[in-house]
Amino acid sequence: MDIRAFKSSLYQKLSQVTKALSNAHRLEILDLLAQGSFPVAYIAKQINLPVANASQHLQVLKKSGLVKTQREGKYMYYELAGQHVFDTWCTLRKLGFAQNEEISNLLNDYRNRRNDLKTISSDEFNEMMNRQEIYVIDVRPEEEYEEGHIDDAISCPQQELGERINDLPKDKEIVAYCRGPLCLMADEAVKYLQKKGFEAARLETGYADWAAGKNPKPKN
Amino acid sequence: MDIRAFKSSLYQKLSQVTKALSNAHRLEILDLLAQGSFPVAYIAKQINLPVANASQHLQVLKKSGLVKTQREGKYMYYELAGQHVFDTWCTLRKLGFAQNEEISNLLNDYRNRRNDLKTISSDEFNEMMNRQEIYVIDVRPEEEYEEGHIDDAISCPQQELGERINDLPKDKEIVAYCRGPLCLMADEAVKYLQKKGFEAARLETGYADWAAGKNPKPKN
DNA sequence: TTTTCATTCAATAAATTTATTGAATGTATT
DNA sequence: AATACATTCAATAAATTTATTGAATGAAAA
Repeated sequence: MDIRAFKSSLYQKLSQVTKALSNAHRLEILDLLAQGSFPVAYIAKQINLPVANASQHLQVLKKSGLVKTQREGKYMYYELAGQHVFDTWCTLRKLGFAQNEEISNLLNDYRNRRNDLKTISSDEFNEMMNRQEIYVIDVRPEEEYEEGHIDDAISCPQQELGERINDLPKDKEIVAYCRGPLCLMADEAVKYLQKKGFEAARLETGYADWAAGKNPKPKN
Repeated sequence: MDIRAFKSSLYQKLSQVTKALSNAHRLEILDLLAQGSFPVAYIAKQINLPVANASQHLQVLKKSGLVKTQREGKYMYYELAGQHVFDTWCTLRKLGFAQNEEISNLLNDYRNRRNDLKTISSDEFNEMMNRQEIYVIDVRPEEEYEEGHIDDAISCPQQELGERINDLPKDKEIVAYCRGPLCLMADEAVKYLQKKGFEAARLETGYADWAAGKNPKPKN
């Protein structure tokens, strides 16, 4: 094989990985798997895709080595292949935000058009946590809370917020968090809580980023 | 617009960037543009593609904001849109190496099948440079050398090594470098020099990485 | 002004990716 | 053993991406 053909084959192989990252649904899957390990049906439901279709996308991700699987009974759990996959996803997410102003604009518009949602940075959050000034709620679906959550946070899925509203304190600021920067559940929750007269704010960072900072060495 | 549709559109926008990264030729173009700013015809020649085809790929990269252009007379110069694009490319390259063992294996096979090519790390290199123990040659095409090169390196394109061999010292170790980890020009050069009785080694890192380390703040 | 050259555009064919559907497989439960 | 359920497979249609070709554009040189 001549050098030119050899070089081409190297880039070809590299592109097998980038191709796996080139689909919107698959990016959304990766973003979801940053929350933990889930069966196909759950993933399909969350990203709003027929199960067969989701399964195919998951297999593309698996073939490229970005996710791995673990069978438990009749369920097949998919998870990120490692910390480096999450890191890559973060890099791409950041790149996307930088390149495509539309993305940041869409998000900002969305957030500002609603009430001015107070946002709390990680640092502020940690301090407030230490001083026990805040009541932290995890507004993601319970399945994700169970996969891992911020210490001392209470599970309070956005969907069920109405039913649980009586459990929440009126004398403490409530801080809600969700999956991450592309997730709007915390925004919706804060908006709702504010309307109901609670003092509420959104944690700037989502669970995935919090966990990545918290656990410098991944388990796998 | 409901939340679901809004979320989908966010990932859709993100995937516009990752789609631009999902083609082998475009990855090769980015890797080349990490060396500097070049006109379409040069890029096309280096990656062995018809000019019209290269132009189209370049436009895809431009539309996604990964590269930018500058016209000079009848030439259109393409360059990376910024340091962050190079950083992303490095991340993806690293991911590719990690995910796809084949890539590292192919490269290692290629290098080992030839003579054992001595490789020098960046740190060793800097020390040897300070002590003036080595003669550094840049074996990339001259156009790339002119776009920027390691201090004190002499341009000595791999293609022309045969003609220039009498200019090279026999009493000093010769260290060759090229574009980066996916480039084989330094390997070829070292192999050739060793055959001709020179003491030669390959710099582990290529120009792009050296420049990235050297210039913490990019110009643009 | 005409010619030359680099690049882009436009149209089409070829190749690849994605979505859809229903059947097949594998595991647990009855 | 039969049934239920989660997932995967397989086939096909639809959509998108890529390659190819030759013409069009834009800038410099003759």
